[in-house]
Amino acid sequence: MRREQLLAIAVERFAKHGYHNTKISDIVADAGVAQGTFYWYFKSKEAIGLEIIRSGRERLLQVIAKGYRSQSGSVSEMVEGSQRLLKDIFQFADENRYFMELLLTGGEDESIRRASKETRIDMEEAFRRNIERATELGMLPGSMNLHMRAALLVSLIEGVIARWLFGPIHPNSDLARLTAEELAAETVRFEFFGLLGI
Amino acid sequence: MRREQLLAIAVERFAKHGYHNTKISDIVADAGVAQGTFYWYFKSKEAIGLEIIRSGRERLLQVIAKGYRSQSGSVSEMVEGSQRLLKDIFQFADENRYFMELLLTGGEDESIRRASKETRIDMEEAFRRNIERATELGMLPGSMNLHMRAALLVSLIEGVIARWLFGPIHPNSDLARLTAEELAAETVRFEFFGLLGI
Amino acid sequence: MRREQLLAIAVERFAKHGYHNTKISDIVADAGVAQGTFYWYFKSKEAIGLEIIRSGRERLLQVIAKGYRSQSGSVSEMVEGSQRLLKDIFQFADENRYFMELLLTGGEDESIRRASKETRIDMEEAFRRNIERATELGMLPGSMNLHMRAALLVSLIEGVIARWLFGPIHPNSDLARLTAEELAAETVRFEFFGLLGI
Amino acid sequence: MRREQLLAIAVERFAKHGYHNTKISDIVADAGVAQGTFYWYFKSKEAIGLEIIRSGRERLLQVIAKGYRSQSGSVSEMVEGSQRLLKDIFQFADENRYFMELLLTGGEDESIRRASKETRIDMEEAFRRNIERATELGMLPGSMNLHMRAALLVSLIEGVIARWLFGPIHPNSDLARLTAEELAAETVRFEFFGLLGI
DNA sequence: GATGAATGAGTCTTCATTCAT
DNA sequence: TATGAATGAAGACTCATTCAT
Repeated sequence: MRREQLLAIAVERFAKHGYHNTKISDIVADAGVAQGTFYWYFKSKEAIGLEIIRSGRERLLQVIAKGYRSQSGSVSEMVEGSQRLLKDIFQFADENRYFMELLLTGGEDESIRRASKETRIDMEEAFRRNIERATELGMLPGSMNLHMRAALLVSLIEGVIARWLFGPIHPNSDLARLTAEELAAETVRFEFFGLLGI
Repeated sequence: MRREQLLAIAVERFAKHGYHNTKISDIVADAGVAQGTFYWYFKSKEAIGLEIIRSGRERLLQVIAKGYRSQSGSVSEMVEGSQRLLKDIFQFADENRYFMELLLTGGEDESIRRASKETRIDMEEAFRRNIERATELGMLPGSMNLHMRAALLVSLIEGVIARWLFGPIHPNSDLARLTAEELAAETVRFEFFGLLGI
Repeated sequence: MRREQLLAIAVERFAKHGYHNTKISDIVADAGVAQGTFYWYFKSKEAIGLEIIRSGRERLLQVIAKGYRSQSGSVSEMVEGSQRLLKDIFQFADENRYFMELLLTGGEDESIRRASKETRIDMEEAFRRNIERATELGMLPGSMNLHMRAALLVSLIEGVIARWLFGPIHPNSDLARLTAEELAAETVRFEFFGLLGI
Repeated sequence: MRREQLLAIAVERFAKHGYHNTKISDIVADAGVAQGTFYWYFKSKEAIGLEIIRSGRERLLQVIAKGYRSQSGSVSEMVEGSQRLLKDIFQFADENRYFMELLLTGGEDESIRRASKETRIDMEEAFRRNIERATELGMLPGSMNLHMRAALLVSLIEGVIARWLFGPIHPNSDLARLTAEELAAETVRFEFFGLLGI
């Protein structure tokens, strides 16, 4: 309970103000407990940071795992499947925006930077396998290299999430007002057909 | 001279170790000057950070400005034009990798965070105008909203640069070994045709 | 306790060596605590300076308030009353010599300078009201302006305290050896009758 | 020329902002010369401070010396003489207000503090001799001790100057608007006759 | 006489962490 | 479990002074 409370406060502050700009004294003040109490639940500031990444990573990878392609299908089935997966990811990001912000923009502390990086590599790897499977099933052309495709796709996803949830975003843009579902639709369209697509 | 030297050392350290993990004493030690010398050239640590962003922003926007679409043309001309622009941007990123890293992943200090954000918004805006022009000229379909397109495109560019120059990147990926030109070709292909494209 | 200890050490050092010549490290070394401990009790060096003035001011004004003239009386009663008041003030000054020195000669920091000034204005104002009352009661002639009288009187008091407790004083003078009572007697004589007086 | 300019700027800044709050860089900036130039004219910051006190002291003591009592006379002659002397001192103070402020309230640096103190002791000693002479000539009663009288008199003078030229002063007071002559008249009246006097 | 870049010791302040209660 | 006083290493910034030109 208390532990979860501290975690929640910490992610939010880390995301909003950055790791170094967040003092343990801020966290405990928000939680209404004494400074020492923090150290009953966490070994150190670094530890709480890693804990945040670790627990978020697990949940994020679970969401992605659920969307894995297993069987062949038509193009429209593939598009639908992708759209469902992206919607789930965007929903997860929305519900865990502070974790997501930390994951995508954080990493002031070396070990947290590393943990974030690993999580993002895992995510990219999951998408690579997904694309690989689809290519093997003949649903995607084999002309582009897999890593490149995965990198481009994850760039798209990460960039869209970042702009959707915590900028940078052009003031006139209505991107931030889209639902997860709408965002997924637009993203998937671009993913499969590019700027020239339908 | 001295000033440029300090700037160069600072960007590199800010990018490699982060803003907060970089001490003024590190910078001056690298430069072989006394601590006070730093303050002869810069008002504060924050000031040198902002200066780095400011000067990089100018040069980056210049590169983008050069690639502006002005006249109508065939699809392949458009693709070629985009490829040239991306290549220029990637080359700039390669030659200014520390600035780029700071721009894309940095921002521990509030004011630097803000300055980075503004620069990235400017970049997105530049691309939006470019897409807008191409749409008006009938070179791109008008079915997707402009801001969304620009966001997706810049996500692609930023994500690719980040993976190309400073990870996160899958260990088996050969992305990091591509030239700016090759990277531009792959990216442009995805940009216009998506995963299903040629 | 700790707080009071730090305050006591600080006043003494501020008075003896000046505000700027007193380092926080001096204060904590005297108190036998770590540097950080100082900042547990006080926000900053300036804050402890203001606190010293603030608390001394309250006590000083209380002493003066006690000596307020309320009823009419003979000249000798008035002289006696004045003498009692001055004795109290001198005793207070003696017991709070470091505060007094800071009040009368200190003020290197702008905000402390201002706080000291205000306290001294308050003191002068208190005396002005006292003289005003005595004039209304017909105990003092109305020929001299009130502010001038108060200024002269407080000049006398401040100057005498400064010389009595912390010089400048002529080496042959025995002023420093007088008791608060004797000093009050001499001062009051001058106050009422001047150099030509009895 | 340049030397005098630097001295004038230094005195003003020392008086207005305090010794420690005045940086050499402030002084040279005001004078429009380079930092190094200062050190061509003065050995150090302390040196210019001492120089200021030294030169002011000489001129101040000269003014006082001119007012020395030499011959016997009536009470009104004595009052007139005193008034002339005070007027001269007040005029000097007015023309040298920054020096005066430094002399009366300054002294953050140990050696400057000492030099100021000595000057003020000299001033007091001069007045003591003056009173002593008047007492010997039978112009003043012998009932009060000399040092005390001198201390009280100089307290009056210093306090009045301080309030006249640079506060602390009650906002409603018109003391600051008096001329040197008027101020001398009021002060002398109090000096000789006290609050009860004519 | 004058410049201004360079120096570096000195100081305030911060903040993660510890520990007796 | 919880407290909060205490710690002390670390780091940004200041500024009088020097010196080559």
